[in-house]
Amino acid sequence: MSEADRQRQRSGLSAKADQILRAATQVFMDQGYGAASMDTVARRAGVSKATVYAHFSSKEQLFAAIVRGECRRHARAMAAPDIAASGVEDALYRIGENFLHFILTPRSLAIFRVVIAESPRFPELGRIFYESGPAIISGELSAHLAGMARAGRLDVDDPALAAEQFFGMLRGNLRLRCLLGEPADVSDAGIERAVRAAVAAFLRAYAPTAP
Amino acid sequence: MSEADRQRQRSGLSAKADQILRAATQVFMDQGYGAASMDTVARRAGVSKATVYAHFSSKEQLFAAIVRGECRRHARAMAAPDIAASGVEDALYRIGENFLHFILTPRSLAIFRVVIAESPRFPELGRIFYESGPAIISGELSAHLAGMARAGRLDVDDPALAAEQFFGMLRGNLRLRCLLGEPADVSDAGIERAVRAAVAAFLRAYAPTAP
DNA sequence: GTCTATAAAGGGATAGAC
DNA sequence: GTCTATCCCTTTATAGAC
Repeated sequence: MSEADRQRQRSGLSAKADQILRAATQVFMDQGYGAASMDTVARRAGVSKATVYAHFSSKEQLFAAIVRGECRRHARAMAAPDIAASGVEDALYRIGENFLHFILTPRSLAIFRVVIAESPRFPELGRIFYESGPAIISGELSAHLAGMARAGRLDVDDPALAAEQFFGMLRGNLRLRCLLGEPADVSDAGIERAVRAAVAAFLRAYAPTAP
Repeated sequence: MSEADRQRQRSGLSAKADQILRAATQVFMDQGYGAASMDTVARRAGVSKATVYAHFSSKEQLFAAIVRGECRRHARAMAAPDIAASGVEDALYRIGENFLHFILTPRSLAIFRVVIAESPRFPELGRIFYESGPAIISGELSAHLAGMARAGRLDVDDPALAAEQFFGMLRGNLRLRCLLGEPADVSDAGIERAVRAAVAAFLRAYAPTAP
């Protein structure tokens, strides 16, 4: 049994439903909810439209399944790298690099775009997205910062806010430029540079003052 | 002649075209490009669909006119507050408050959402948006930071990057939460708190080291 | 479950009268 | 310039055969 099969079973989908879902994900990410048609999805999946409707009762339901699937990916990718034994700077560096690499992926950008676009009409999906991505990662860093503060290795009195500041500094306008098609340096070197700068600024801002 | 008339003439639109454009702006911001129909625009503007097409040759052209108009608003709103004679902290504080208040406006959020959503299909509009908003404000702060660095009042060696970090810290997840319909404190007090925290962190990060 | 064929509705765009 | 009425196409969704 292949890894793909195991993953499919975990999500409780038949092979056909999974095949449709994969194709639909491509189409919706590529064209957006409004421009994507069920005809295109069916063609891309190599089945008829009736078969699509046999597995997903409507375009809205299909879209919801897609977003939920991508959110599970997010939640897995956001699982914190192992930083327990690391120093403060090293931990921030690894978290930052992980974060930037992930959010600047074409796939991440695509799901971000479509969730932002449709969240007024699908409020539940906006919530799911936030909870399975930004909330997790901010919460984890927040907890980590709190621990460091207790250990006297950082001078942070509002860990949740400091965590958001850190990720905000990391992002800068990078993700926005990618979303808008503006030139942006998202090479490994460019990302590393942004991470170094953010970590350095964060540490200067929150390093403990000498006693 | 009213202020609205003068503004209209400046943009080179007839009264009718302006009336249509206003209604269309509401509709497109409210429903997004795909879900908005020319029928709805016409009804909302109180004219027939043929009249809409007499002024805007297609739905795409109408959308482009809307985005361009909103971008002009952005460019005006982003005109830096007068901070020439201010101290560093006070200047950052005023810039930050201005920025957060503006980007968290329902209108700003709506145009942001629709531009992000449609920028793959309207690349030019993505560029216009970026140039008339984020690029202007980041550029202005960058220049300001460079001046402060030259004057020895800040220790910044990459002003453009520092400017993006500042705005990133300000934003945190606030705009994202608003876009996704998650609860967020966007009251004056909430914004003031975010601004204070960002300014304080930024100054700790970039205050000149004692000589 | 899967296909072909089609129903039913809506939307972009235009013709022609005024 | 503006309106009414309409064309024409696409899209969602389903009926019925296998």
